[in-house]
Amino acid sequence: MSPEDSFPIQNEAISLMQKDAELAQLLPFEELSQDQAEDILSQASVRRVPANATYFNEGDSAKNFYLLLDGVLRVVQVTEQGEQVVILHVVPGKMFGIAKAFENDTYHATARAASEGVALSWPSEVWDEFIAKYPGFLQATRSAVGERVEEMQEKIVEMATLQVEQRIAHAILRLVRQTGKETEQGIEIDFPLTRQDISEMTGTTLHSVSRYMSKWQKDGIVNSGRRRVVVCRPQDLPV
Amino acid sequence: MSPEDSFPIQNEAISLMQKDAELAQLLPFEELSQDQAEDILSQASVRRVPANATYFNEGDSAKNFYLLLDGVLRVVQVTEQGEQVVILHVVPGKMFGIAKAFENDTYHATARAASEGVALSWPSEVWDEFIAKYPGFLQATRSAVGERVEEMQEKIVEMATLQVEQRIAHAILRLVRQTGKETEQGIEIDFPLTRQDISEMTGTTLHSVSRYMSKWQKDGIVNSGRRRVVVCRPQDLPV
DNA sequence: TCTGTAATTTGCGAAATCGCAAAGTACTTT
DNA sequence: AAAGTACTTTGCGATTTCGCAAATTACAGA
Repeated sequence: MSPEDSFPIQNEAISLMQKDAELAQLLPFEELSQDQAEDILSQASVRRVPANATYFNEGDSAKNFYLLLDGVLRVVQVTEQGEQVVILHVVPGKMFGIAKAFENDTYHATARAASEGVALSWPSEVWDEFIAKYPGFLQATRSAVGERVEEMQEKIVEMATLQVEQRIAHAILRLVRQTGKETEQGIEIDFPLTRQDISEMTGTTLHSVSRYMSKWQKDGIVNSGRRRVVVCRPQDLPV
Repeated sequence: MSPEDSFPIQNEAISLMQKDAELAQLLPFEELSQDQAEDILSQASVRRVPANATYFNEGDSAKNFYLLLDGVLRVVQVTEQGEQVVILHVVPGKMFGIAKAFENDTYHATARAASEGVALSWPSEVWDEFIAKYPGFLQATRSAVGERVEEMQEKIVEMATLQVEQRIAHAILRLVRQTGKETEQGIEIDFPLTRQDISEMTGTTLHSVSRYMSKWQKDGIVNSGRRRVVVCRPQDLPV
């Protein structure tokens, strides 16, 4: 984290959180008193990251853990050959960079902003303090880990059993569930997403993604454009 | 768990643990006093599971968590089409069935014995008690979760970027690392393992596994037989 | 408006992998 | 010893998917 893009918590973050009552529900702070919430927030910094920049990189010392307030980010790994693989996406209200929950002292993947993002961050040293002081925090970290394991498990099963077309469909449907916004034409995935991005989520090539999406476009199942995916008839995507 | 194959901890388990000093190092009990270890052990049951039987099934109420003492087990998921997918293997010294660490009240995968196994089990209710009383326990659970996430992440990257031949090689090498025993011919994977099993680990067919392993056999890289895999020259397996 | 860049589409041949079928082999049970 | 079962091997055609190339389109910046 470079010093110039991280600040002690200010009105900005508090207003961001108050702005969205629904978001506040998702925070690990839900079962806390006003005082406790203020204690936790007082130790947080706000971090704003432009699209395609990283919150941290694989191998970095795990100095902080984060809570995403706005934007979407990808957790990615890069192979020795330089191929990117998207492990999962993080949406607002979710914690990330929680190396402490894995007894790690470095991050084991890179967190890259898919769209401009805002996150709260805490120094990893307060992790154990929060666990000890706030029972809801332990529970929140467990849930975060559990969701993550669940999602990775699903992904392994999909990659092991489905063909490319179905894997692409599943990946799109997952993003629809996680970030979908209603529009007149259908449900739109709420951040810029290229064919290449989708191929990195599904272990295929951008060409194959394009071929299948063109077919779905013809069939009126999706309505996608440059860096944009709208799903009109989710139920008609293949299994 | 059926009542007839689970017993309060007896000399059997204690002797099993004392028998193998190395194993004792791996236990989450390492930093405990004799008294504390006895407290923990006194609440455990011993469970013996024959090869191909399950410790628990996906969807079961998560009544217990486990520590594997002997044998190897597979964590598997079954698709709607009945295809088995092996998520990972558990070897002696590792905890499993730790739904509590994910804030789940049911198991989200099936644990099936690859070879006859012995495990300690505790009722899930004591999880939080152990966490509170024994700091080393929290650390051990974090490490267990961290290793698991790490392994799943690796698997996702492999499935996304490698061809079938390389995926098979990686799967075999991982088992060699986890369970390999030195023999005169090379390193043997220490439990019965069929071509079908390997295909369920790598998202391919038993036929493809057989074809590649036959090739490696011809090249003297492996020496495998019925339900048996010995790797002679691990460094010559493809990437 | 023009120009350059990034993203997408599409065609076509090559390669990888599967699916089916059949035969061979090792182990178990009777 | 014989029979049965589970596991493995192998061949071959069908299918999926890739890789490369080229053309097209959308958007951003000058």
